[in-house]
Amino acid sequence: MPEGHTIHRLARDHRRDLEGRHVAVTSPQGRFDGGAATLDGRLLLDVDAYGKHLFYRWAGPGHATGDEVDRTLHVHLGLVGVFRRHRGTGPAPTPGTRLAMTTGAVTVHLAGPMTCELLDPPDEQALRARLGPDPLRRDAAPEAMWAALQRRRGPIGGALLDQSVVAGIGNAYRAEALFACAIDPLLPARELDRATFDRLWETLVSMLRVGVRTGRIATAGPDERYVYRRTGEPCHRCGTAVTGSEVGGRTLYSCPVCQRGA
DNA sequence: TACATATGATCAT
DNA sequence: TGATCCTATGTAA
Repeated sequence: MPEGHTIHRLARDHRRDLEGRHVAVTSPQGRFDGGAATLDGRLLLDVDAYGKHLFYRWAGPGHATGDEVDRTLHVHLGLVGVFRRHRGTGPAPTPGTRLAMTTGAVTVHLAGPMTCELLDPPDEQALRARLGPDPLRRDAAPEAMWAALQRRRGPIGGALLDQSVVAGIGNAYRAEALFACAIDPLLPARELDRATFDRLWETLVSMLRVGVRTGRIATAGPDERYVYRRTGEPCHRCGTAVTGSEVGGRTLYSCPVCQRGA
């Protein structure tokens, strides 16, 4: 279930469970043996979420209290990646477990990530520089998203999935936010007016914050969504059947009446 | 047992 | 645009 809310929630949990501790790191599956060996036993300085990316920053080997970041573990869950949290040392990891981190009190297992790699600080900075503003971050600059939309060719529905435009939005939040703001997904991104953009940004901020708090994407009531994966079902607002179409290479769900072009 | 599916992204053509 | 990778789960055969 990985959109930005999931990632920020994981960062919060892993800060609580792992940050400031010396962590035993292994790769049960074997595909991250080298990285795990490098990090094993090191002090975890901090955990940060940016869009759909997780960054774990580690002190150099042998540093008990240092605050100089030596290496960064970069994790991106992709479509199917998942973290599981266990008390103590946890059960035997599933066969696909790429990464296991444990303090003895808490253990986390990571399976199926798109990315699990070590970065040097400059690589991490380069990666972050490619991302648009993350509505969940205090330092988010909505102006950067506005500017990106002005330069953009193509529909707003595609732009919302581009992580260099805005970071952390996936297929579910794009559909829900566009519906909530009554925006036609096919509207050219550069034709979005400023007032509507401001509402869209605020909608993304509030929807993602609810997601972090609840751990799920439920925008229209408990366990209920406006349009996402509701093809053929009635629109909550007008009763028209929700449609699914291909925008930006993924299925875009929308109400053809509530979100019709002006 | 096999296959379809999933809230993602990249690389090749 | 299409193929591909990653893993777990649910349904069909």
